[in-house]
Amino acid sequence: MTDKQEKILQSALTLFAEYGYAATSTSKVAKAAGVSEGLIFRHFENKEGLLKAIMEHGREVAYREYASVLAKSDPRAVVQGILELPFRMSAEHYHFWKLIYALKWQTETYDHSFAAPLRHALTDAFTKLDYANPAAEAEVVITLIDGLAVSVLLRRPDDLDAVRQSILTKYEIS
Amino acid sequence: MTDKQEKILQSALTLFAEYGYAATSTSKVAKAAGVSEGLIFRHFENKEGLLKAIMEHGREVAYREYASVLAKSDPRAVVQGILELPFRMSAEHYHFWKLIYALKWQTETYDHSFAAPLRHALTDAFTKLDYANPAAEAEVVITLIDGLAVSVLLRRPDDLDAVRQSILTKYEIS
Amino acid sequence: MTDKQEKILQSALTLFAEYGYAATSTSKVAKAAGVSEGLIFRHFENKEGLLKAIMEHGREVAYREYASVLAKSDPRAVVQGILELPFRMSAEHYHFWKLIYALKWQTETYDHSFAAPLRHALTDAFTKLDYANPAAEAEVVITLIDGLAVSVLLRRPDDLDAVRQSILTKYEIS
Amino acid sequence: MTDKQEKILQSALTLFAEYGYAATSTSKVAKAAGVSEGLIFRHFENKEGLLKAIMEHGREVAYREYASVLAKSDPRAVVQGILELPFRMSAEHYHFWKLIYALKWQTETYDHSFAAPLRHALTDAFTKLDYANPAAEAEVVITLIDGLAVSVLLRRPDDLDAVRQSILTKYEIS
DNA sequence: GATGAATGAGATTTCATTCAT
DNA sequence: CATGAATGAAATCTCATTCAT
Repeated sequence: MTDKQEKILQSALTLFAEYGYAATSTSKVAKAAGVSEGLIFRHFENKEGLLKAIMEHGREVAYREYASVLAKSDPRAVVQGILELPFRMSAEHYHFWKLIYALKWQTETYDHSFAAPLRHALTDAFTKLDYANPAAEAEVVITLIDGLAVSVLLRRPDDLDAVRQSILTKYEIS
Repeated sequence: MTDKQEKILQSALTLFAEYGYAATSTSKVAKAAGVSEGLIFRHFENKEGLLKAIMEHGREVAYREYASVLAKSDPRAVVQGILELPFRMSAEHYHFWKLIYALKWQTETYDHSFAAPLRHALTDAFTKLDYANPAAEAEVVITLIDGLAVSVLLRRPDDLDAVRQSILTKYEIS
Repeated sequence: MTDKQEKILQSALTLFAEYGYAATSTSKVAKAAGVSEGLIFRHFENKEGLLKAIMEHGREVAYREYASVLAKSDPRAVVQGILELPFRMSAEHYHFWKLIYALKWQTETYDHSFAAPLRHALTDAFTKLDYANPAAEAEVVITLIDGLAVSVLLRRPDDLDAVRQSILTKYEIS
Repeated sequence: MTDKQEKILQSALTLFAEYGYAATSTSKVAKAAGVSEGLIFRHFENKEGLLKAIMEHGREVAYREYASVLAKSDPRAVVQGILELPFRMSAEHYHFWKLIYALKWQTETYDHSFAAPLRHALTDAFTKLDYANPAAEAEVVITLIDGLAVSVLLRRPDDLDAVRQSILTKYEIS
């Protein structure tokens, strides 16, 4: 992975997240990366290949972030950790998550790969916590995460902390 | 509003929702509508004008749908009605809502106009129900709605009804 | 078939024949035709579509030219008529035949469609003339035609008429 | 001439012959030769330089092949030897001759260098054999050779041997 | 109101060639 | 000698938009 290759990946991520994949031209990516347009295609074959490379890299980053949360033994801590993921999202990963959520709405088939490990851990946790329908409850948390993504990444309401408190209370955590 | 005009609007809505606004060419819209490409521009001036017309029309439909829910006097009924909106979405409006949610992620500035009446009614309702922080609670419900949109429009999990039950229970409704 | 469409076809034929299909850019075709580059793709879909349209049109012209020769009842006249085809090629069709012969060498699979009617008529004629192996003799004449195409279209030797005489003599015609 | 240099030459020859010079990119040549793209330019300066090197090498091979035929004293043997050249073409030289014949149709000016020694020998032979117009008769044989190239290199008819017989008979050989 | 030919700008992609290592 | 990153120009193709009919 050369310097310029990384620069392309970074610029593409930012622009794709900001303006959408289809609305971002490879020429804009090249300009933002300070690179000739041809280089994009030499390294990534395709505009789509560029997107795939971004996702691949992002998936690794995301899974690494999940790891610490999913490793906890206390099921309450797992639920709390997952519910707090959107709030703890670092500025560094902001663009990546924005892109993930934007793409959800634009690809033919829904990509379950990002939510799958979370759903699995949640079902486990709710089983241990004796919830009546652990799978459904896991689904509700995933739904909350999806909604929180809109809040944190797009809507940015004044009182985000009160939102967190209210949600955690519903799960009798803190 | 002529016949062909409606056909254009309908085809554009479907295609924009399915593939995204930027990724849908006016020529595809024309072909899908069975209409010459020029006609789109005679009726809507712009590709953007076409989008605006869709949104205008959709906003009316949405507000009409909201009306019956917001009119209720019982604050519990209001909260329940709003939370159930995503589940009651008709097939007819499916594409419209998919487009709304997809566009959220693609426009510079977040469009609050669709959520505003709901947020307002929710704050009212939670005030009447003596919640400690009605504005924050309203925000949580909006967040849930956003998450439910992903479930209903994209993810389509097996057990949607259990999800609804679980959510309503958290608000001590039903 | 609009005016500009014909102009594109004509310019493309000339340039493809002169410089080769691969070495001729669509932009050069557009410039030669006095037309915007986009129009080529609107009318012919592809660069390859443009080539196909040329061939289609050319095939019709060629078959029309064959018709008068193949219609003769005297088998000797048929053989003579076919052998003389290369010599009677009008300036109008010069580019087309040059393109046909150039493409022979560049496409994966040999296109028999231009020679087939001639081969058929020749086999018939040589059968009537009691040749020992009419099919092989037809093949020889086709071979001669292919060689003559090089002479007439590319090499242009001084004494073309003597070449014709010598060849006709070998078939005891004239 | 290093190993890699020969590999480049060989790969370029094959690809140029198969797909045409213009339609073959240097990158494809490099890939086929298992060599870096830069190396082509270090050894051959240009894409055109690469083509020239191929032709240079091929011309030597061709002239060596001609030599044994042209050296014969019996004029009948010379004519027969030349007419049989296309049939005796080894698999090794197949691509080279395909390239030669393909290029004929793509270069501005016809390259007489490959046919010249043959034409000369033929004129000599037909003079000795008291043909009325030896130059024209040589031209006819060259024409036959050009046609036979199409047969042998492209069309590959079933009964090539019958074709050879029929042609030799016309010159009262065998 | 409606068509469809036409355009010009720009998007994606390819390619011959250079150069630092 | 050899690699492979990098470039800039050009090639193919798409697209929003205009306009004569």
